[in-house]
Amino acid sequence: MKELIDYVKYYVKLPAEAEKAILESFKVREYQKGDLILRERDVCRNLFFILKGTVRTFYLHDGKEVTTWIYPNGYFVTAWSSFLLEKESFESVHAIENTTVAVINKLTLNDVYDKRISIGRFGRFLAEEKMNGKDEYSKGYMFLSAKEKYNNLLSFFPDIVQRANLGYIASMLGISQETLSRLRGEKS
Amino acid sequence: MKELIDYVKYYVKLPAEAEKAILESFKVREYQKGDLILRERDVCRNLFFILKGTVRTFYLHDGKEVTTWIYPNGYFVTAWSSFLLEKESFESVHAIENTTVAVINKLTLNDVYDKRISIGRFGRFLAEEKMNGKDEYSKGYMFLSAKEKYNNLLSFFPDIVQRANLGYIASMLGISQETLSRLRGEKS
DNA sequence: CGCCGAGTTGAACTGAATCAAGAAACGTGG
DNA sequence: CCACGTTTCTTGATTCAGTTCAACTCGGCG
Repeated sequence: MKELIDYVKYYVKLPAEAEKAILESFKVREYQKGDLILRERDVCRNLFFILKGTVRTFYLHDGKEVTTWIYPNGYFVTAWSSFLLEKESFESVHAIENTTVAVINKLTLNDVYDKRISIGRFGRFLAEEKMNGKDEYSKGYMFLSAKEKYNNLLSFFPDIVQRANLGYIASMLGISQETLSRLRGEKS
Repeated sequence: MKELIDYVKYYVKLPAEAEKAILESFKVREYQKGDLILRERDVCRNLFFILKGTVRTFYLHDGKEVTTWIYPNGYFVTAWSSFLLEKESFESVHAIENTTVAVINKLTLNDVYDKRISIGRFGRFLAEEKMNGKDEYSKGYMFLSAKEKYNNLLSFFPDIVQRANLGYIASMLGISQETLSRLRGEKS
C-alpha cells in the first residue's frame, strides 16, 4: 500500500489521520491473469489502484474487442463513465497479468472525500490530472503517423511490450495489428 | 451571471454565502469578435465561463492553425494544461463572436475551493465531468467516418454552423476543409 | 470595379485497413 | 519431453477514405 500513499502524497500533504483513513478504506484484492475485474454492462462501483501487474480496459465494437488503454502498476483504473455517473459500463476491465489492486467503493470514497479535506482536494487533483492527460494525449496524437504513435508510446511506457501483446497495443494506438507488426519489422 | 450560478447548482447544493462568494470572485469581461483571450506561450492564470458568444481554442501545427474545440455560451473554457500546471500554453483562446465571459484567476479559485466546501466539491465534479467527456468523446469518435463525425457534432451542437466557419469546424473534427465541404454538398 | 476571405470542385496520391495465408510460440495433457 | 491445438505474430496483395494541391466561384466591401 506504500505505493498508493506515496501517490496521494505527491499531490497533497497528508496528515496522519488522513493516511490512516486511506489505509482503512482501501481493501487489497488479487486477480489472476485473464480475470475480468469489471464486466461490460455492470455498473462499476469501485475505483482501483494497481499495486502489482497490468490491466487493460476494452469494449466491443462490431463484435471485436477494442483496447482503450493499458495500465501498469502505480495507476488508478476504473470504468470512468460508469463509476462517475453510476450507469452501465460500456467497457470491461481485464487483468492481463497476475494483478494486485487496492479497491475502494464509491460510497466509501465520497465519505472520505467529505470527511478528510486533504483527500477531497486530492480527488480534485486526480480528476484534473486525468482530464489534462486525456486532453494532451488526444491533441498530441492527432497528427502522428502510426510509427510516431508507437515510438511515442514506447518512450513513456517502454516495458509495455513485455506486459501486453501486440494486438492490445495496436488497438490502444488505434492502428491495426498488421500495421504494428510491420513497424516492428522495420529497424528503429 | 445567472447562467453561471445555475451551472454550479446543477452539480452541488449552494448555500447563500457560497453563491455570494462566486459572484464576488468572478469578474465580467467583454471581447470583440477576433480578439485573442489567451495568446499561445503565455501562462493561463484564468478560468473563463462564457456568458455570451463563442470561443475556440487552437494551436499551431506545421505553421497551420488547428482548432481543438469550439465552445458556445454556457461552458467553461481555459487552456487546461497551462492553467492546471502553470506552464506556458501551447494553445490560444480566440473569441470568434463578440463574447462576454465571467473570469476567475487561479489564486482566487483555489481560495474559494478551500473556503467553501460546496464549491470545492463542485471543482471536483467539474474536473470529473470534463475528464469523462473527453474520454467518451475520444472513444466514440475513433471509428466514425468523416460524415458520421459531422452529423454527430450537429446533433448536439446544431447552431455551430452559424457560429463558426467551415475551416474551424473541419479542423475540430480532424478532417480537411475540402472533405467537410464535400459532405455538405451531399444531400442528407 | 477589383480585391479578399470563405467555400467549392476536380484529379491524383497515399497511409493504413482489410483480406488472406502462413509461421512461430505457447501450454497442456499424455 | 514431445505432439497437437490454440493463440499470437508476420508477410503479401489489394483497396479505399480522406489528403493534398490546384484552380475556380461567390458574395461582400472599401
